[in-house]
Amino acid sequence: MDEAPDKTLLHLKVAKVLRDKITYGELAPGLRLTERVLCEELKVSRTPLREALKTLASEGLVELLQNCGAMVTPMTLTDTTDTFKVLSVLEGLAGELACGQANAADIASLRQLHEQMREHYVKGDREKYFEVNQEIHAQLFRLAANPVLLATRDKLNLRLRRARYFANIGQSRWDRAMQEHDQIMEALESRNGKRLRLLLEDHIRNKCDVVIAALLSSGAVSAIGAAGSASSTPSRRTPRVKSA
Amino acid sequence: MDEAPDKTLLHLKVAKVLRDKITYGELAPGLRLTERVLCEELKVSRTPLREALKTLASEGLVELLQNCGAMVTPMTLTDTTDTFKVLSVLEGLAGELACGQANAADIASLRQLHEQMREHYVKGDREKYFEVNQEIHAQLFRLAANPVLLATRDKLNLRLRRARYFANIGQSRWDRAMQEHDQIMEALESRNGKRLRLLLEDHIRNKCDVVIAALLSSGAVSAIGAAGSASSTPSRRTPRVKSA
DNA sequence: CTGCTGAATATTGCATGCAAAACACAAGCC
DNA sequence: GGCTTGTGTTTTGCATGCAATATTCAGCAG
Repeated sequence: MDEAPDKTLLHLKVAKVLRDKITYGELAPGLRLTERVLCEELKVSRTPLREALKTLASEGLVELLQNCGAMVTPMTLTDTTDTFKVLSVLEGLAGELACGQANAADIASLRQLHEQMREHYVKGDREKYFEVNQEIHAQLFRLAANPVLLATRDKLNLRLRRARYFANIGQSRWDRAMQEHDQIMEALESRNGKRLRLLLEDHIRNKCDVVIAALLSSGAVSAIGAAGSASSTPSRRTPRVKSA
Repeated sequence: MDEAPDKTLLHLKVAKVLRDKITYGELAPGLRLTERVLCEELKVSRTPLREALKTLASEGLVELLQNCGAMVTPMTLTDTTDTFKVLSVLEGLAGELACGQANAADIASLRQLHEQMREHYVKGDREKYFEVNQEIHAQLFRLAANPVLLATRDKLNLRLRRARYFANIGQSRWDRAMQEHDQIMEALESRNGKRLRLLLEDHIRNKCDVVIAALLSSGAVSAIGAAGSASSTPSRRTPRVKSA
């Protein structure tokens, strides 16, 4: 009897699908999106698709042009570094707040995750390491107990997912990242908020450098107009943005 | 012939109107919004109104409930302080970046604004002071030359506009704020990024305290369910948020 | 009198239709 | 030959219609 016929709102599902497609490069940066095509591809009407596009636009994954439809936001170096800069101070704030808010159990739980991550590191399991790593950072933000901070971070992280997907970490950086995480845990356990903040800011800054280097070497980032490489969209001439 | 018949998109106009109505209290915090009523009031169809509501939701001014319409986000103390905390680190980052990016002319221009603000302060012109003050902070963010940072700040500021509107500054705080701005200018002119960052963070933190105090004394903030005080919306029983 | 059940109402979510604006291409003018 | 201009087509923006869901309120049992 319980055949829960997909309760989730349609425009949310559409948004999720498009988000993933953009993150994983199925919809190339700079590609122009036409409602009609996407409607046929996703088998939905224009109304929910439109709402989904608005959502993605507010997340910075697509850009809406007046009367000209949408475009997948190009992945530029400056945008990536800019985003990381903001993220780093958010991460720092989260750490400082978490230091003041967390109780012993919270910290112990985080330490557990940390050791778990170290095991994956020793074994060389990049995927699991990455997963637990993300979890640790997420937990830190949760401990900060500041919904606004969390929401802000989530939004920025959405924009960085694409860049992170292209950038696979190298071994030397990996060693260093693990060391940094050791220091981070120590600072948290000794309740040194100021130090934790600085450590986290540096940690994110370093991550930024790594991602940027990876993007550069992979050649995945090329300013604008990298359209036409994917999907069935005809990708006509690059639209001119009217100055008026 | 040039009777420019309002080129702006309808849903943007609607969003602006609703934003202002919420900011200035015409739509009370916690009030439930029904599409039908707003449509009739604003003389627009449901489609653009719907899009406008989505925009406002992404800005945090309204909350969308599954199949239950929208609600003006209540103005809580915790939400305000949370937002200010995030804003303070953003200001700090903006200051630090501006220190590195600005040229002499930029700083001179800012100094000019600063002196202008001081005049308003001496004369006791709160309104003009506030205006120039806002301008200075905005300029600082512009000098930081980080669009992501700017966008993030704008979004947070939108949420705080309401609280700021209710909170009118007192004289003693005013004196101190002016002193802080003196120090801020000095740090910028001496290109002391680290110091500027700390100064700005403190400055915003202090502003937060003032706003919170004002909110408390004015009684404008009362957790949730302050509906029925304005507008023609019938404001029926407070909607129950389904836990599922 | 209080709490619960159930039908009627109202409101949201989605699909579709229509007009206006933008785009693409081709013909004409300088 | 290059540029402008006119026209046909596409695409967006908005209005409306219909089905599904939530809400409201009356009736009923305890």
